[in-house]
Amino acid sequence: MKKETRREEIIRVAAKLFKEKGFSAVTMRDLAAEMGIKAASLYNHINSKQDILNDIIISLAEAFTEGMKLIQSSNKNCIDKLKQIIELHVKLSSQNVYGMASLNNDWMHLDEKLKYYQKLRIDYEDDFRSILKEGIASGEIINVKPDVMMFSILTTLRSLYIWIPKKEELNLKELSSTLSQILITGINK
Amino acid sequence: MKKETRREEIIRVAAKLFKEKGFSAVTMRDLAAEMGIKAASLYNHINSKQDILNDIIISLAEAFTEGMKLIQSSNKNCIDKLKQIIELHVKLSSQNVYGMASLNNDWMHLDEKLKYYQKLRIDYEDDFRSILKEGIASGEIINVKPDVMMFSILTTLRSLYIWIPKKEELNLKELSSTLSQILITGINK
DNA sequence: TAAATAAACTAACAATTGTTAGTTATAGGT
DNA sequence: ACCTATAACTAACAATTGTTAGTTTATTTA
Repeated sequence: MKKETRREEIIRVAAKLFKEKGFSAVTMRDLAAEMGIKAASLYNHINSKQDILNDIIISLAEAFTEGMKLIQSSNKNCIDKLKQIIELHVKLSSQNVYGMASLNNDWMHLDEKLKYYQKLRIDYEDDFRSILKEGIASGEIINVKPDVMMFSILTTLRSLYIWIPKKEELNLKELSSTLSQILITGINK
Repeated sequence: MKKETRREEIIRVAAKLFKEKGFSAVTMRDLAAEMGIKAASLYNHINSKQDILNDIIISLAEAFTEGMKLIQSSNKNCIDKLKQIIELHVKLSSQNVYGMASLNNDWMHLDEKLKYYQKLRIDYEDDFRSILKEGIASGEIINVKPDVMMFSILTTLRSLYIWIPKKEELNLKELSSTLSQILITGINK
């Protein structure tokens, strides 16, 4: 892996602060202090505070979209697709715990990228719902409102970032399969 | 029901704004504008912005604590206790959609009340975990890590506020039972 | 109607915000 | 040793922040 640029380092540290206090409560002086420099120096590397948020959120949202497209095009059955979605969330959340906090809590502070983000999210949820509906149609999944099922599963997965860092000794494979058991067995007929 | 005081009205409107943009991003001028008055006038009714947040969060947190204590002292079996917890979350979340957003996202901006809030939350989670462990011991519930189960159920319930307002025609009884089916049947042996 | 209370107002404050301009120090390649 | 690019610095800005002081208006009570 290539070395992290200064810009990437700033964005990484910013995401950490954003997770703790939220985008709006973190000042450029906070961020600079955490980097050991002065606030003005940040602007040698980034264009604006807003840009940092855009970068954090959009790159993650695109990673989720990409993952979903891959899962969708796989010829697995519905339950296996759900398991893959769970793995996707566990993987991306554990790789970027801090970014996930911004994605969940600070997306409304996007500006130019807001519309684009919202489209990605809606498309993701549509794809998710489609998988559930297929599963209901084929009899793999119990026939309860797909919206409620999606909500239940997706909010659990979206909140993984809160919880992953608390389990230091966490085995990600094991977490995925435990989650699959809990989330899916309740769905599986 | 007695008429809402001006103070209560301010807090209700504040919670709505806090849900949309988060505590830190909402200014007292925003809040005043939403109330149709000037920012300074707010201070005839409230002591500080901080106080508003304290009020919103602590009253809700105490309602959850109270609910949990009631459930705990009931002599129901474990599955029934879980169903009651689900009903508690559906009830409080639907009664106070906006407050739930602050509870979830802005608790870290509490000041004097922060420690107290954290104690309430930890106690609540401990009680929740105890119920699951009882259920495992008595064979009502599958024997997987209670922490993961609790996380999965609790994050779903804690996120209800995001989702409830989207379903206008929502029947709360029906939602509770659908959620029970989804969340519990996966746990029930 | 007079007095008292509640709730709004204007004006201003000190602190903090994101950001810019202009300058200096550091380090690597020639 | 010199040059160049990188990355830090100081100083300052205009705007916005929560909040206070003092005053006026509106409503209720006696």
